Amino acid sequence: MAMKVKEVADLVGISVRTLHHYDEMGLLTPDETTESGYRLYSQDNLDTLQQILFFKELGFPLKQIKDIISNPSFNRQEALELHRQMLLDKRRRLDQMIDTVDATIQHHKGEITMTNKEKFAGFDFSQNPYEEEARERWGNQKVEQSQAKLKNKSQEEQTKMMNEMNVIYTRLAELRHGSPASEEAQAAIQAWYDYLNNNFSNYSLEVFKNLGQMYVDDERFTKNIDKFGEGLAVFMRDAMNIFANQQNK
Amino acid sequence: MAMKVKEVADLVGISVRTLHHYDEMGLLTPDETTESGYRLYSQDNLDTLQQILFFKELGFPLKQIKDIISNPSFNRQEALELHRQMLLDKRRRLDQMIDTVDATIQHHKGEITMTNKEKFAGFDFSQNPYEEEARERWGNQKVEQSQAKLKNKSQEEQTKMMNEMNVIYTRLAELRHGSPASEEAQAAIQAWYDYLNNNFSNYSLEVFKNLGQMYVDDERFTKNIDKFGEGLAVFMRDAMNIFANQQNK
DNA sequence: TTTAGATTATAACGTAACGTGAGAGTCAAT
DNA sequence: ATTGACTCTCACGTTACGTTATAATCTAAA
Repeated sequence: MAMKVKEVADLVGISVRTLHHYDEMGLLTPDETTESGYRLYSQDNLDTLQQILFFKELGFPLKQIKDIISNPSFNRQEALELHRQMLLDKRRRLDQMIDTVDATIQHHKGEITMTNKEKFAGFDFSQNPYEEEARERWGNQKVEQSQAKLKNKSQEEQTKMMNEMNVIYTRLAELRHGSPASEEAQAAIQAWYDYLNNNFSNYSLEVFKNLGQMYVDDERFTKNIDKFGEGLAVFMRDAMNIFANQQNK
Repeated sequence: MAMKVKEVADLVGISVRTLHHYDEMGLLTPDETTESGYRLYSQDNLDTLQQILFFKELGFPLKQIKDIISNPSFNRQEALELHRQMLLDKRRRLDQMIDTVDATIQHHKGEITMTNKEKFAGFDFSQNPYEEEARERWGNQKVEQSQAKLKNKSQEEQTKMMNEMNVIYTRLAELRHGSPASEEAQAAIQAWYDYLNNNFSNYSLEVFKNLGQMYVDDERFTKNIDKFGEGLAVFMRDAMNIFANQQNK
């Protein structure tokens, strides 16, 4: 059932170069390769490709797609439902554009009047109109949202989580005078990443990196984190940064 | 009623840079500029911009859009109708994609089976799915089509056209030992361009250039043209090439 | 009337997602 | 054994802007 590049390309209607490109950038690496170096795509690879193409159709940049689908908490079913939503959205916009064309045709014949604003209804050239919808699900969730989620948990769960958190913070505080790139530090940061994804289930690598920066930029974070040790926030940001970049390769 | 860049940008939802870019490449040059160099867009400019955005939405490359709308025979009304067609087409494809998502969701739940081909129904990543439809209208019409059009005309019209044609060919033959870039040659080629657009009403600059190349590549042309003077085909190709490039700037 | 803030200009380098060869190795069929 | 269709890896080209950087212009408030 393993397929070679051109077979896949022909099946889905993209170019061989595109598959090469996706492989290069680590977005879609074939499960197997022959000993002569030929790429062999599995059924699973095909399913992933389908997901990628849905995201692409909706205008997501490849990098972001990679982040989303490589996130440990990524859920295919959930993604498909959202794709559905967004495609319906897109159709609504398309309908609007069709209305705009119709109106413009009439306007052109002098049958109706039209404001300039109306002439551009339906167009949407923000780089990605669905970004916001997607953000809510996969990206950039901010402090408030995470805290809100925290509040939804039972008291019992909360203390359990706080304990886990404290363990990781303490471990990181011990290491904070060493290098943030060291194996121990990276292992601890890995634990931190897993912890976040397990409990909030929404952290892509990109968001994780931003989060690290926030630890330094946002006083509320810095203060709380540095309770475990002076300079921990900065150390964590650096370690998280390194971690995210490592994983990205 | 003249608007400055940011006003236009905000109105239609694109960036200022985009307008700059369109100006740079000659796709949309503002009707006026203040003495300090500020761009001032007229109502007409806005309408053109709307057309441009329709083409863009449908995936046309900017260069081609430029060719299409700068063609002397370009007809706004006709373009709008075609836009409508293509947007409806696009919606059909979108509906198909929505079906595909729905099916995939069910498939994922194990409720139905699905072939790989079905999983990619509705996607269309050919650089421009509407190219063909548009070609028929504005681009790349080939010899046969032009000749077919010729046959649709009355006998009277045909002889009239042949006469015009002969005048231009004869003039060009006189000039063919000089430079194809000379003022006289370019004036004659201009006449040729106008002649074609008046009688066949479908020659963009790009097509015009290709047509010139065809005069040399296709024996049927070369022979007929060179009846007016040895080497005329090559001379015309060069002159047409220069003409198209001049106009493009 | 100066002065800050918003907007404009040009210039020029950066980026994303491939396209397009070039040169060389693989593979199945004649 | 040879062709023709694929495959691989560079590596540079392209499109449609994004993104500074630097300098002028304009507008309203102090």
